Amino acid sequence: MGAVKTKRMPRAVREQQMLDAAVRTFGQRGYMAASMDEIAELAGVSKPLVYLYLNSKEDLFTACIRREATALVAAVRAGARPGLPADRQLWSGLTAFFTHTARHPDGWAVLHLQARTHGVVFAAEVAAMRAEIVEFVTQLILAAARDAHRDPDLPEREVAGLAEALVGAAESLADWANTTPGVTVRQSAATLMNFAWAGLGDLMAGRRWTPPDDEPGPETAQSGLTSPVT
Amino acid sequence: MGAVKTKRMPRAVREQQMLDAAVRTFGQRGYMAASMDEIAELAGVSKPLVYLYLNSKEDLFTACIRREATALVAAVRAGARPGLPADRQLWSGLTAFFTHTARHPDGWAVLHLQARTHGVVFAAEVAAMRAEIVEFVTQLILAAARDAHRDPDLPEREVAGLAEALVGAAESLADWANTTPGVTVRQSAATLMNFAWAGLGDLMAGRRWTPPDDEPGPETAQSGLTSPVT
Amino acid sequence: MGAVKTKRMPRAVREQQMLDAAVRTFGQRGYMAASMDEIAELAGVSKPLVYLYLNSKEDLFTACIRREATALVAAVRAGARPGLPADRQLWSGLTAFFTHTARHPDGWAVLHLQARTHGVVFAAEVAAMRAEIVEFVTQLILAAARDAHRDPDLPEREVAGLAEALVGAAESLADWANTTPGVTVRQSAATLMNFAWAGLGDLMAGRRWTPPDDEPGPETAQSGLTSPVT
Amino acid sequence: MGAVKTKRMPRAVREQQMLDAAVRTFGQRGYMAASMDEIAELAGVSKPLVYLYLNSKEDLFTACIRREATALVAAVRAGARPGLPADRQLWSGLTAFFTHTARHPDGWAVLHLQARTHGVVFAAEVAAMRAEIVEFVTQLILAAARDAHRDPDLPEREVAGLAEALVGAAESLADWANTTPGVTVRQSAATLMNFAWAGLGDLMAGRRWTPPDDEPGPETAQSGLTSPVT
DNA sequence: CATGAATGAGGGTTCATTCAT
DNA sequence: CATGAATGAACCCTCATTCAT
Repeated sequence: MGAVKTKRMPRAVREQQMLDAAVRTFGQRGYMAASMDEIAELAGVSKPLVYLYLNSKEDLFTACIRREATALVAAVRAGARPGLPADRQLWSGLTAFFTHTARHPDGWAVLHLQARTHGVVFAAEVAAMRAEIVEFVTQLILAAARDAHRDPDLPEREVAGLAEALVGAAESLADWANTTPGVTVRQSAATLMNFAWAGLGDLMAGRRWTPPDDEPGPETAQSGLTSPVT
Repeated sequence: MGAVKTKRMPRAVREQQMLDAAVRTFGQRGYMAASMDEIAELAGVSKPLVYLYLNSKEDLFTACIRREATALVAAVRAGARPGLPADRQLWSGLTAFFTHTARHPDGWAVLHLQARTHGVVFAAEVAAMRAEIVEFVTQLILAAARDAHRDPDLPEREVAGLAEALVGAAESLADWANTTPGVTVRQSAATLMNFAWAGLGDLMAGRRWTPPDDEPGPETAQSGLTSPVT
Repeated sequence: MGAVKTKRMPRAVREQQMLDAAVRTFGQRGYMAASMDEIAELAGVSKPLVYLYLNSKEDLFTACIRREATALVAAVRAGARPGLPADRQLWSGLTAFFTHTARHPDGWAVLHLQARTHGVVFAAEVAAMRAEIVEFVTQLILAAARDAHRDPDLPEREVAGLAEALVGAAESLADWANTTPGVTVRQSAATLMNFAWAGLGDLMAGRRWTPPDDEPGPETAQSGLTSPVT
Repeated sequence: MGAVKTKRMPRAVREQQMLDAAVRTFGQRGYMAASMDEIAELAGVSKPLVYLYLNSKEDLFTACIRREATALVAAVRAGARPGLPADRQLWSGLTAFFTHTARHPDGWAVLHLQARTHGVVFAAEVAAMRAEIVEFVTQLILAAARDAHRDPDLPEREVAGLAEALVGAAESLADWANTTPGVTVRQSAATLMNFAWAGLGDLMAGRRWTPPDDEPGPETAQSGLTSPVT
């Protein structure tokens, strides 16, 4: 198994092969369970060559994270074209996101599962990428508010929290779609848009769901599903 | 550190001590980095006894997952009392969830981070628990629809997706709250309720955000935040 | 080969076996060329046990140095009994030294060759032992001066230099005796006594060999072998 | 750093550059810790060329030993000019020896430390050179005896031992001088001459320090510093 | 049951050494 | 000859796991 053993390739090519193998192995086995032996074999090279090019397991993992993070951000940015209205941009950004994570499940596992579980150094690496996406979504939300000519009193802090929640929900859905068979990209994106867009609209309109007092006891709460809307 | 070394305890108690130590070690060090030596020492027990009671590292980890999963589900179920209206049930269920994950960060790390990153066997174990919670939320959504006397055309698949998204968002928020200092349980729950409830209400009212055709091309869509309502 | 594989020995015994094997291997192969595998096999144990008891190759080497250094100093001290006159004490100290180094050639190689060639940490370890012996010899020289009622103007600094030279010569002779077949302990000791004792006496009497001017050119120097004596 | 990269040099020159780099690296890092990569880089040469010219690490090391040994012997021989009386010849030989070792510390480290600590093959190489120097010193001692017209009963074996001791002491002093700052060549040579010359003179005059019987027991020996003379 | 003794198996890392270009 | 690509063979170290007492 593994790539066909072709000899004497230029360094750049070999490095990509190694990163391919590493992402796959790290994504499936996990960072610690992945052995450099397995990665080297899967890449069709000897272990010393992996070390010659990528120095150490940590560096190799970091290189994987960087490559996958860059690719993911690029995919999302390429998906959401700036000319469109905000909701359409969000839609196509989500579509691109789900498409990319579905096409690169190991890369996504490396970013979302492995990198966050094995040391702050790696976690920081993905946190940087995530922050970029969150910022992107934040701008989208603000743009949507401008589009709707409604900018009542949404403090920047709250917008950031909403973007966090949206991104978090998207990440969870990506995991779910990757694990559950038969879920299409459009379904995931549509679910999330439906789930989130109205909530955003309500918030911007100043309508909120008010939590009850802390330990309410038996009271006749009459809040229904339609209550926040009206 | 570690439990005080007391002799001759009944097996059930000893096992709980071991699981306590294991959950803590697995949660903090990670599955692979946790050593049986450390767990045994933290439990105040000799290593052979750990093997006598729990067979292997894998079995020990599985036992940890099962115990923590059961506890989490129980906490959520206990939180949401059946008599209340659906949104209040969801609110108290979320509150219970965030409270539990905040009080048992190592258990939560075991379930949400470690179990999903180290082999399908463990992942399946948490998937079962998660399915239980998702089903619980699904029933809540359906009950909410009944409460509102509006059950137009919500296909089961879509409800499942919504429940997934809600649970996923809750999980993300739990992680975020566990990592970010100064975030209270009420804040997390309120953020999520605000974010989600309106979307759910809109969906049940038949209002949805309609995705564009697949490769949209340059079209002059002027949908703003209110557009999905129309 | 190696020790007969006896199982379940108390730790102290096993440790000595390991140190025996380590001293032998380090002495013959050298620190870097010695492999932990070989040492473990020679000791009749598995490699992990060596690590369990002695932590690392460095620690193992340090333990070897300490054990051999302590043994050597003890042997020399035991040899030179305090009641005798200084020259006799020196004689028996030298005899003990040569006897010990001849009986433990690997230990001597560890101390004199390996420890000095592989890192300052190890070198410092033997330097401490050597300083102890040099101090011992220094005291012997001073005692000899007292015995002979001649304490003219021998500055402490010079005595230290002489002790250094004497110890250095003894070390070299030990190497030589270990490498050249047919050299007895008595021969080595006698050679060194004859070589050194008169020089010491002359120095204490204030007689020195005076070096010529720096670049003398062709001059009729008439210093013979007897000149310093007179 | 390293030699300036100049192209197309004759083989002999290239080889010397490699040997220079090798001696320096071996002397500072030690035989095993020195890597062929480092040597090649320091020599300003590609690694395959090193192998083309010098075959292997072992051969390269042997070549270093031979070159440095030859240079050292030549320096000593050149120092001691045959016309002078024996003590002056010894003096100038020692001076040359200390001068050379001080000027080529890496070469000296290779000969005296590295070659003796890494396998019998290398040790034999330096042993041959050392034998040459010892023989040279032996001849000097015999010449001195002739000069003094006193050749009583000096057995060849004993002369050899004396030469060994003298050379060994010189070697120790060279190490000491190389490690201790502020020690001049003249000081080293003077120390050794003072230390040794009287002993030699006494021996040639037939005066020796007589060792006691093997297991002496409690006897009232009152030998002081002057006793061997009597 | 608790303890100390003990190990098989494997993981990360390095290095001398060799070809093809 | 110089260079970059490539590797076989170790080496140090660790850990889950098991017995004998």
